[in-house]
Amino acid sequence: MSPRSARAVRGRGGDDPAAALRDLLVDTAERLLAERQVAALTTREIARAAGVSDGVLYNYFSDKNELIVTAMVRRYGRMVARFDAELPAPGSGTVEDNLLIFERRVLELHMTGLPIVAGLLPTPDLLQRFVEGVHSQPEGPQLFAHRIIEYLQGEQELGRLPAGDLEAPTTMLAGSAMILALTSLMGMHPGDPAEQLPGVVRTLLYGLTHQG
Amino acid sequence: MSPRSARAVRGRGGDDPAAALRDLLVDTAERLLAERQVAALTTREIARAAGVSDGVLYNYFSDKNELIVTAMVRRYGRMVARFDAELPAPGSGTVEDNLLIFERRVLELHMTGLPIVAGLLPTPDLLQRFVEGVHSQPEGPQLFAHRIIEYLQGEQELGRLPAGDLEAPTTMLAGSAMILALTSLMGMHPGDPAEQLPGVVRTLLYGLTHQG
Amino acid sequence: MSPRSARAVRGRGGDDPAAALRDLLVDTAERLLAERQVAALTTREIARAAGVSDGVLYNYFSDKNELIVTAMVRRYGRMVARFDAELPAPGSGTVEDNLLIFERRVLELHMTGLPIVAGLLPTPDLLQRFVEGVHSQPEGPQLFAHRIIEYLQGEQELGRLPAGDLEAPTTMLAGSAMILALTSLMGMHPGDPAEQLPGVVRTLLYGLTHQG
Amino acid sequence: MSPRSARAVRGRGGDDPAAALRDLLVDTAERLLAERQVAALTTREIARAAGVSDGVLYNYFSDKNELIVTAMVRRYGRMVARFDAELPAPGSGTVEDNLLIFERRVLELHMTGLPIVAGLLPTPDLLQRFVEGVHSQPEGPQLFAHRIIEYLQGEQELGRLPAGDLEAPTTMLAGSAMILALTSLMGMHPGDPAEQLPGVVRTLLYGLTHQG
DNA sequence: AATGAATGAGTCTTCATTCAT
DNA sequence: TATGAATGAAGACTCATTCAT
Repeated sequence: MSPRSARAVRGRGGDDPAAALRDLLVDTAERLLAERQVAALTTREIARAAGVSDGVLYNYFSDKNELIVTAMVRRYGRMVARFDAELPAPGSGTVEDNLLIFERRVLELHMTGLPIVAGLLPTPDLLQRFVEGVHSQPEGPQLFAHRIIEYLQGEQELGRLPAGDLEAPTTMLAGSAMILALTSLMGMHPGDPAEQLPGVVRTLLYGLTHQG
Repeated sequence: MSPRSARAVRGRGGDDPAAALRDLLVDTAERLLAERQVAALTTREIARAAGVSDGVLYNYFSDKNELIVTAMVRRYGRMVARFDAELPAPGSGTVEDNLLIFERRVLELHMTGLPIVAGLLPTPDLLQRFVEGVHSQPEGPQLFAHRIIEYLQGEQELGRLPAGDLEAPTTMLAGSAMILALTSLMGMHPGDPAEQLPGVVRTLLYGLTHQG
Repeated sequence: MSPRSARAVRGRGGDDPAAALRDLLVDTAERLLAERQVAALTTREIARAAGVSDGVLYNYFSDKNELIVTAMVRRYGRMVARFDAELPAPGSGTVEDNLLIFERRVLELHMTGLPIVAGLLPTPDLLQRFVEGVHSQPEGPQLFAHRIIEYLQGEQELGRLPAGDLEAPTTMLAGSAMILALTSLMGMHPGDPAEQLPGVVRTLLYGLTHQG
Repeated sequence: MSPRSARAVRGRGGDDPAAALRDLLVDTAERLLAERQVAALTTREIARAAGVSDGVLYNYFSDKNELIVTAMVRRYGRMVARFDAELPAPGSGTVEDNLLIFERRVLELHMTGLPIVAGLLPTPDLLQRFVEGVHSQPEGPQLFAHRIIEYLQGEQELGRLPAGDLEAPTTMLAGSAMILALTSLMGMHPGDPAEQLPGVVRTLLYGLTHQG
């Protein structure tokens, strides 16, 4: 006589109904996190939305925060995967166009990711657990930075970019997109934050001291 | 004739004991905000820390959030004032050194400011009030961006920098410092975040396509 | 499988422990309402008196007022039921005796009902909810008036009373009992308020202009 | 050197500035009581409305309730005085018309007085103090009943009404007006509560057994 | 005697967590 | 093991009353 599974996961066909319920909770929390903010998310709300009872979550997570963090890490993974798809390869198109594509992707990433990370900063405990969770993922927390570096390295090897340190330009690309995302999220500038991206890429390529 | 003043501000010698208590509350909130995070701050805690009774805050603020926002705006003002002091003038030293000084200052600013702003993002109501509060300050929320632009303009006029759009470089300087601050705050990189700044400044000046 | 039930209702043998607790709360509130007055009734007091925890009431009622109103409507229902039992039928006894019985019943009703309604008047919100609650009961808020009218109609049809409008006499019967109840409740007259009822009934039947 | 008087009563020219301030407080409370309900009246509100400081009231009243009761008693006196003006004299007009005038006055009285008394019932302490206060007024709490009795006695002496007990008819007149006022205040009947008064007066005069 | 800011007990309500079933 | 009602410790806020000035 196997233990009974929650109504909500019955018929889900997985071999492991317990894992299915755990997953259901994480999925639900992730979905709600996309709408609401961390602080405005109650355990009851998650349980209701998942169609399970208030108490189950404590069978799979030590407390609310563990569920939340798990959901956030999964969300982060999803965002990064989306970022990762169909990035330009070194040698294709022009470097400028390619960097612009990267910039757009990073901006998108930050527009959705920043509110999540921000929601974490106020709760050091959550933040730490999140960082740990992200670190335990393949390629760790800075996959997107790695991708930029890989691309730039590729171009260097092809000779389309001169040799040189790549950390700084990566920081600049990522940072520019991030500050544009932040000020946009804060309602501090009116238009489309992507408008500035071409200027950023051009400046990055040619520098302030270029002749126009 | 005058009503009694709170124990906590008695003997403080200010001419205006009421303003003194208001100030005490804001100071206390500001101090606690530097330690704890906004969500983990209760009215009682503030009152206790200030050495006054639970209810006083409502004599000076319409609600808890008004006190919090006031404290945050003051904190922001303090940070900006520190940033604003003794910035390099166009024409002095070298452009590269000057920009590095700017970058260091922006990094400092973000290291303390980011947690504040981040703590606000999850609470749209607070965030809006904060932005309004900051906007009502002289030069508004982007003083530091203005200072960078002013400096760059100055150098352009002196001929030490070629003419050209200044929005992109400002975004890049500010953004680079911000992302370094953020990853540092999140414990995502080990060393001193300022280490990367010279590389950033150099790249900004000469571009990726420079000959090294 | 079923969640635990509150200590206070454990072992109460009802099939529906949830309904039992809800009932317990309403009963308790009703009882306290009979002693204390509505304004002097706190959620904690109700919880303590019911032997349950502070927060349960919010599992069954949207807020404090909903519980209070529910208790009041139940109390009203109980009073009305008591009033409704064994009223004299048209044709039985004498009209005068029958009306006196009605009057006594209405007086009793008002002696307990008036403080309730009065406690509601100062709180328009509560009052409105109470009126709505009462209206949703069978025969609505003026059952007792209906009973008087029905009786009088019966006597008219039997020819023991002449035809004529019945609103005014009903108002007079109900109103006399009410003002006697009120002045008695206010401690404004010493004796038994029921003493005046025979005179009231006689005057109603024969009028001021009768020949004694 | 006489003690200083409150700003608000300075220049009021009374010989006794202290009494003037006491009066001002009572007047203000009375005025606010006409708008708001007892429960929704704070000491601060009264003080603000009176233009005096929060604390003065404790120089003239033992606590908030004493002020409130004093104001209510005064309000009661005022209502009664209004009722008392230009009542029909025995022998004038017709008895029926005169009683109708009385009824209208009583109804008016209850329409404004009932909410006050009702606001008192929930607070036994207040209620008792109010009753005591009213009893200490000339003719006590039932002046309006006395006036009805006096009138009816007058008509009896003039032979326009037969001899007989007058308590019952007075109760009926007062009670009918009261219940009409109450149901009207509770929003339980739509039209003008005065519409029923002629029927009441007629029934009172001729009785239910009259021949129509 | 008047002022009015300070006091702090008390209010309703929320919600993470527990636990009898 | 899932259920979901019960728990109770907070939380923000109000307001009659006090009391230094």
